Formats: sequence, C-alpha cells, structure tokens
Amino acid sequence: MEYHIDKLRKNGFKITPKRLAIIGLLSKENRFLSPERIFSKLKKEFKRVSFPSVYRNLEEMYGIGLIFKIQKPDRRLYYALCRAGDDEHHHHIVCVKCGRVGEFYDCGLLKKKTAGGFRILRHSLQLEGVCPDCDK
Amino acid sequence: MEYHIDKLRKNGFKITPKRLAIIGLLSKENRFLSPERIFSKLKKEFKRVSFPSVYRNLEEMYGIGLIFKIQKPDRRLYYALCRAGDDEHHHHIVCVKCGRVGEFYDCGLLKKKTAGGFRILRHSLQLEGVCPDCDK
DNA sequence: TTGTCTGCAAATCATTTGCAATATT
DNA sequence: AATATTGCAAATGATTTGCAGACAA
Repeated sequence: MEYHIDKLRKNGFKITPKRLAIIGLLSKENRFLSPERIFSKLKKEFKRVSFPSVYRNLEEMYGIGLIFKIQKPDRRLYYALCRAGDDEHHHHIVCVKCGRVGEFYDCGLLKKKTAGGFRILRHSLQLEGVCPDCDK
Repeated sequence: MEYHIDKLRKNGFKITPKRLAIIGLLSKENRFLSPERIFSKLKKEFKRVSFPSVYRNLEEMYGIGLIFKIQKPDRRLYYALCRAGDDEHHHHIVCVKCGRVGEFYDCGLLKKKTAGGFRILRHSLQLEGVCPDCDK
C-alpha cells in the first residue's frame, strides 16, 4: 500500500482521500472492479463522489502502471491492482468464482519468436481459472 | 468462401447480398475491420446500407463462430474472419504494419494446468507482430 | 499561494432497439 | 405466403469534457 502511494507521489500526483480509498479498495479486494462499483463503494465512505473523478483517477493510475485494466464483453472497463514488479514479465489470472486476481510469470511465450510465420512483437494473455480457496 | 456461406445456411441464416459482401470483404482483407469500415465499404457497393444491419450481421456471424472479434483500446469492436477449423485450438496474430491476421496453433498453454496457483480453465491470447511480407 | 482535484451538468459517440417495409426461401 | 432481414429514426449508456469552486503541498 505504501509502495503504491509512493508511486503516486513520485509521479507528481497529490495524495487525496479519494485516491487513498481507491487504492485501498483495489488492494483489499484484489480483483477487477468496474468504475461503477468503485463509485458505489466510495459513496459509502464519502458524502460526495463523482463518476468523472473515479474515471479520471483510475485512468491516471493506469497511466503510471499502478493498476491494469481490461475490457470485458459487457464493454465496460475493469481495473485491478498490479502486484508484480515494474519489469517482471507476467500476466493475470482471474478466478471465475470469486474474481480474485493472481499473477502468472511463466507463460513461456517470450521464447517463441514467431507465430504463424509472423515475427512476434508482443502479446497479451487473459486467463480464467479457479483460485485455491474456491477450488476447496 | 463457400465454407462460410454453408455455415451461415446451416445455422438457419438466409443468404443475402449484404452478408455475402461482408464475408467477401473480411475474406479478401484477412484482417480486423471495424463495423464502421465495413459500413463504408458496403456503401460503395450498395445504394442503401445501415449501421444496425452491419452490427447485427457481424454479431450474428460472431455468434456462430464464423468470425471472431476484439475490442481495441479505442473502445471499438473489430471483426475478422476465422480460418481455423472449428475444433482446432488456436490464436490470432495481427501484423502491426498491414493489419493482416495469421493463425497461431502452438501457444503451449494447454499443457499448463495451473497459473499462479489457480487452476486454469481457459485463456485467450492476443499477439502482435510483423507478417512475412511487411518484414521484407 | 498555486496548481491540482473535484463535483456538477452537459456532451460524446459507438452500439442497440422498435418498427414498418422489403427480400429470401 | 411465411419468416427473416433491412433501413430509418430514436434511444442507450458507459465514458468524457468544460468549468468553477475546493483542496493538497
């Protein structure tokens, strides 16, 4: 949590109660949350919150690599905290039951140089699975 | 092309000029096209075309696995023809220069059963690269 | 103070929907 | 003829933007 706040500070962002709350939420839940959901949670804690503020904050944090985002088939954005170090190649796996997010470091794709005859430049991988807790 | 038309027919769809044209376009270009782009191309060929029709057709074809779709960061949908057989596990790689799409069969992920401690259920992979032509 | 953040209200804009007219089988 | 498909106009709805007041440093 401190690490994340520092990262905000280092990037010239001010530390506001809302920002702390957003990071706190993402950190505590460790799963993908939609702006709408974050908005709802913030409303319980603050008298006044606004969608634009939530959207802007999430996008800013995404911009400095503090969180990552996906778009689900419902065409909405979802954000989650990234727990991997800045330069570690990794992907995320989402538990289909509880939504928790895990880091996956060993995709084995970096050593492949070509795919279907194309020279690979980069890749992105989405994984769905069941986390140890939900798997009983 | 015949294969695709048959697939439409088998799924109870009528063979209309617009549908043929859409499949023709996707087949000829072999890359991701946005509904808007498809709409523009159709307008050159037909006196009357509509966005809803394009959207509906693409979504129907997507529904029967004839084409696949992605959402780019611009938050738009993009569709491309799928050339792999119905049951062959594969992914697609997009050329960053010309946009051409290639099939990639050997991701090596099927043999991994877990990721970050989670039991893997399914995965989806997006690849970007340079196709042989563009790579000189 | 000084520039950043925020809420509010209004705007965007890709995608959908309702419905009557039209085309496929 | 019977049913699916289409175009049109209007609606939807998540995300953005402009701006003035509030807040962090």
